[in-house]
Amino acid sequence: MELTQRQQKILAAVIELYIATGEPVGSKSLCETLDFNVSSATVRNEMSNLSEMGLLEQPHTSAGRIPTEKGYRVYIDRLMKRPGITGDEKRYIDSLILPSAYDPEKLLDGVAKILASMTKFAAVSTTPSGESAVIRAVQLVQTSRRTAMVILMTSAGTMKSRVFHCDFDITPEILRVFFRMLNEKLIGVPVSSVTPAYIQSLAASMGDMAMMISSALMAVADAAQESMQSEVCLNGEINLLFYPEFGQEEIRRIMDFLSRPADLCRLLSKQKDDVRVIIGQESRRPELSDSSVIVSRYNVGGRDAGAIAIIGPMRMNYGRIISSVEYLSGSVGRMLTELMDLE
Amino acid sequence: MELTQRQQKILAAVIELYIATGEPVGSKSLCETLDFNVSSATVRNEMSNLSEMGLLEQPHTSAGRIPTEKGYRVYIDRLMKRPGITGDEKRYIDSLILPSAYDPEKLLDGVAKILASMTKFAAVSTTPSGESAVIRAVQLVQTSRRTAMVILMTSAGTMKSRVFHCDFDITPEILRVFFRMLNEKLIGVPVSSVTPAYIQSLAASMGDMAMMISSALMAVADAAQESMQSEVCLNGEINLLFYPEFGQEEIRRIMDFLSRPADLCRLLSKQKDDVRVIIGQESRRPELSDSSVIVSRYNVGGRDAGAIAIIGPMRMNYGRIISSVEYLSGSVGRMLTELMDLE
DNA sequence: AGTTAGCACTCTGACACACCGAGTGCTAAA
DNA sequence: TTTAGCACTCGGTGTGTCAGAGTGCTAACT
Repeated sequence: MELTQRQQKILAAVIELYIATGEPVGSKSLCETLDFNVSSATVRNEMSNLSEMGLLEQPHTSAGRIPTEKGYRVYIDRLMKRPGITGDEKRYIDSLILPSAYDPEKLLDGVAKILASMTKFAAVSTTPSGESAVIRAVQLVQTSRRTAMVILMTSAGTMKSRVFHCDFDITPEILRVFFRMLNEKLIGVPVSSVTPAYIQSLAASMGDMAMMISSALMAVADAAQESMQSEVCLNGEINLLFYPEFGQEEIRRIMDFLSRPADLCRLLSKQKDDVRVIIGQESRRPELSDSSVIVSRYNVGGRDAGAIAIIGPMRMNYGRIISSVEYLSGSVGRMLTELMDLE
Repeated sequence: MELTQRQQKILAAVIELYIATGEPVGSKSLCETLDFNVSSATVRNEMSNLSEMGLLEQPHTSAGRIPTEKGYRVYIDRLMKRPGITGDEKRYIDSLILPSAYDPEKLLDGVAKILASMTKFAAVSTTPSGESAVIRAVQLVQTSRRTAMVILMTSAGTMKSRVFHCDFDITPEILRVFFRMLNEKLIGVPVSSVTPAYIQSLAASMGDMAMMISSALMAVADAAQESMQSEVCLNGEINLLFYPEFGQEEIRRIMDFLSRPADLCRLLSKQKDDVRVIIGQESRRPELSDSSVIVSRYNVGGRDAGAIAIIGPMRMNYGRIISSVEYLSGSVGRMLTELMDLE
């Protein structure tokens, strides 16, 4: 697809004006914003050409033009200028993240909050997947006469706990034995291999001890399973209620989609690039056919770990939002790497 | 306010018909549902009386009647029949709660989910306040060469953790010393008294050890503060989008209110009774002037601990919902009591 | 005195209709 | 190739009409 210099300028101007006002852009009003002097008729001809190329469309015959998905795509890929994020903004963002930088889940939840309040869209983040993590430590704490808590720490920096119940009174000695046993058998083991089957075989290898410790082992398996799943943090869904382009019906569909962590996670995990924009139907999700998603994967210790994203109407200031998402993505990665001492 | 037998029946019938259909109730259609034979004119007269008493109102002059807040109040307090929850329902609910009954936060979050899906309204729950809890155990786990995690367990059954960083390499011996010290000084101490000031004085009493351990102590203080706050779990906000009585504007106001945990928590903590219905303006919250809240406090170990609630349009099936909330509230209390071994 | 039938009145919501204005596409001239 | 001019299209708004549902009131009835 060939676009003359002028066509590029006009396409960009239409999109930027439409993003700013939300109204279909007519030839006359566009003329005034252009930095070269042509008549509205000329602009009309060019707009007509752009329509034929599928970059612009008209909501109805005698209305101004609005960008198509393809139009946005061209704009984002080739025409848009991306304002870098300022030092002040960076400092502001950092000051907001820092307080929650002591735990992966809290951190990602905080990031989603910040992103939502900065962009006024809905924000999503996923915690690092613990799939490839190994068990770093197992702790035991007695919580009552016959119950105790097992705490599992992984190399992904997560900590999961489970309470388990015994049929006998737990003494410090028993707990010590349990502790030694669990640590001996489990430290360094990948969480992904701590399956019920694995626990079975472990129990079998313990002889008569197995009976006593079985509930603790089950608790460990449970915690290990949980530590593998990446958590999805959602924030700022309310923001979407304020965009007139979303009617009752769209809002419901989007909200419904957002409330399904599995689908959300799938959408974000498919992405490979550093920061990607998914416009409308490109997501192949009917619920998002009126929305755009800006997603960025982040790395921890040099490896792909999770994603942060925003979801909003197609009509958004892509340049600004992309910069924010990109910067936050980098920050998250750095902070998590530091938190886990992997640098 | 005196209500004749017939007025009571008519008021109840109007409210029940309105709840069922959502349409203002006219005299003629009401006549057909009444179990005694009177003409529509008679019903009209009685409805007129009920309007004068402020129990019914008309959206406009020539429309049917809808209940006022006062009308709902009278209905709920004196006229409504409350269907008990069936054994099947109980079993169903229990089977859903059980899987998350190992941790207070998970449990309450699960309860909110269940309540939202059962009632199709927005559901809120608060975790037990840890204000009066004492420290039950402190654990330390090394997470990297110079960082470790402190885990605080309280008598309220919660577990909070913080990572802290030292300026020196952490050895198992140092960790052991820290561990003995922290447990010696902190077990049995109320979390509410673990303030920065308290930590200061504790550090002072430790002499030259204080320097080394100070970051660990700060982490403990942090975790203690966090364990005091009760978490607010929110679920099913999306459900509210499906009630035609909520327009864009109302939805926004309600969602905005729901997104402020502090306000939400305040609303729920003011309640004293077992289960209470707050109709519209009774909440003294403009955001909720079109909604009803059904809230029930729950007890743990015989003491008031937290609340669960639903928020929906005024037009709801109060009897059914109250029963559900009441049952869940009891279940939560029982499970938490058991979880914390306080029975 | 309470109840009922009848009737005039009120108000909403749906529909049709006309009109305005913004914007277009086309044509012919520059 | 660009521009001015013009006829045309279409959505949105405002007005008028009409049917339907429901009321309040009055007078008759039990």
